[in-house]
Amino acid sequence: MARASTPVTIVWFRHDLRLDDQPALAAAAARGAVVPVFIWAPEEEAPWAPGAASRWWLHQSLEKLAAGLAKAGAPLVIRRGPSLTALAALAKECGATHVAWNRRYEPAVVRRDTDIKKRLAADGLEVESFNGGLLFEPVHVATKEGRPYQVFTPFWRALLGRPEPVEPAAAPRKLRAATADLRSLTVEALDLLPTIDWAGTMRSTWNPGEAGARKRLDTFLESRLGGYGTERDRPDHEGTSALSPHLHFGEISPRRVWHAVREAAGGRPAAKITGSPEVYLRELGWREFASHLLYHFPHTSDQPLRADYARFPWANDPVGLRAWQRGRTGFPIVDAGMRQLWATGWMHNRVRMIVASFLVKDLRVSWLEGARWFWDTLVDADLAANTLGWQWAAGCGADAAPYFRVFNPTSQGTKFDPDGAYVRRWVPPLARLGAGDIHEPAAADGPDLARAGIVLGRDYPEPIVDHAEARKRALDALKTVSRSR
DNA sequence: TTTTGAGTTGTTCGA
DNA sequence: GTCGAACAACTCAAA
Repeated sequence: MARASTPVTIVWFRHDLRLDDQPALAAAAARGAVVPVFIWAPEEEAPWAPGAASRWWLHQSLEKLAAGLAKAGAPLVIRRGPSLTALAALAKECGATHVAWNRRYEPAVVRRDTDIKKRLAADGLEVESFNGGLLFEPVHVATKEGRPYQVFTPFWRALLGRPEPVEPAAAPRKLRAATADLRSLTVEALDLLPTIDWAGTMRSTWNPGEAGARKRLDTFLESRLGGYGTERDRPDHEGTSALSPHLHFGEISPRRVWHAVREAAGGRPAAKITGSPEVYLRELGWREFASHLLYHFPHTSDQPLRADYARFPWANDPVGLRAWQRGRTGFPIVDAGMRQLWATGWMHNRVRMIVASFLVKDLRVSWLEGARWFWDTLVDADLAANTLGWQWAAGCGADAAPYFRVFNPTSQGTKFDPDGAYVRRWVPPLARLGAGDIHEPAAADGPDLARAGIVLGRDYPEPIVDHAEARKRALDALKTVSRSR
């Protein structure tokens, strides 16, 4: 293939499926012609290759990205891995002089990318990588002693003490395509969609892609940011941004979100922002913290950060695990959450904590089992966030959560879903139960159950554990870990 | 090096 | 119904 007179840059799309504020794309467009490529190589991320829900999302998002790139003038090329082979072949075909991408921070990906960078450079290609996925990269945030933070609050203070993240850059108006005729797979050929179509509710819930992400953000800023501080805890309301899957796939940049929230809060520096907007910015801080932790403690996706938890006496309870996965524990708020997850690929954050606490404390099933289930079912499955969340819930992660913090699923339900609307929506058999009974149907009077058309054990399960006893067992088990230090 | 203050999201019990 | 205390001990981060 003849080399074009203008430099050609391959832009390797990964978790940055957007045109807006996309540093690798911007750099390539500024230099000359652009060959955008997506390479499907899940085996390179094993054992955390994208799960079923993530693949569904990816399919939609790739179609949107392909349309956006085609409209801008440079059609997306889709290939299969190995990534190195695909990139090297593509470079030859299109006469590329440069390869550019935005960095990812998962340990397996870092290893792979480092190797690819070296090998492509050895082939004579200029390789550049950018920060398109975080406000600040892990190597740039450290304690005064130069070590990675392991506690959120000082980490957050350190972020606020830095200059603001750079302002987001607009999408390039026009892209110049390479002259070469490049073959590409279709999105369908990647076979990302489930063979049985279980995604109906997902389709009606989500709008993957850059435009959908931007719309979510706008809606959130307009109608939810002001009340976020308290409303975010209400699974029966739409009080959260629901940006997590969009952020995970990079359909919107965290810098874009950060500065949009700042603007909506009056445009002051982040350190000066208080109230609900600060609470939301802090959540972006948690996203940063999760990446930071996984980057610096690369074993934690599979092993506890606190080494002494390696000998925690987890229960082998496939029946309990199955009941939890399918939303059949007999605890309505837990079951509602698990069924929302199954139907939509997403679960409200408050409920994630409740179901996680139930799995690891009431059932004493390992956090890794929970992490794996979430990994397969969440559309926002993100290795860093998933690891942080599960290790936090299990008490073996990067914070000093007191050992006695065991969520009571009934009181959490009455507190955060006071009318039972969330349970009614996701557990229809309980829909006719009154607010006073809906979070504890096993304690309801017989006539009330009969009026609601419920026979426990037939229409809805009896509780699979006695929470008070389970709590005692969990505390005893945790003391064992503590004493054995 | 040592010391000190502090650590996302809870529950229960008894006054 | 409301309120405060107890629930362990440990490790992190900074002084």
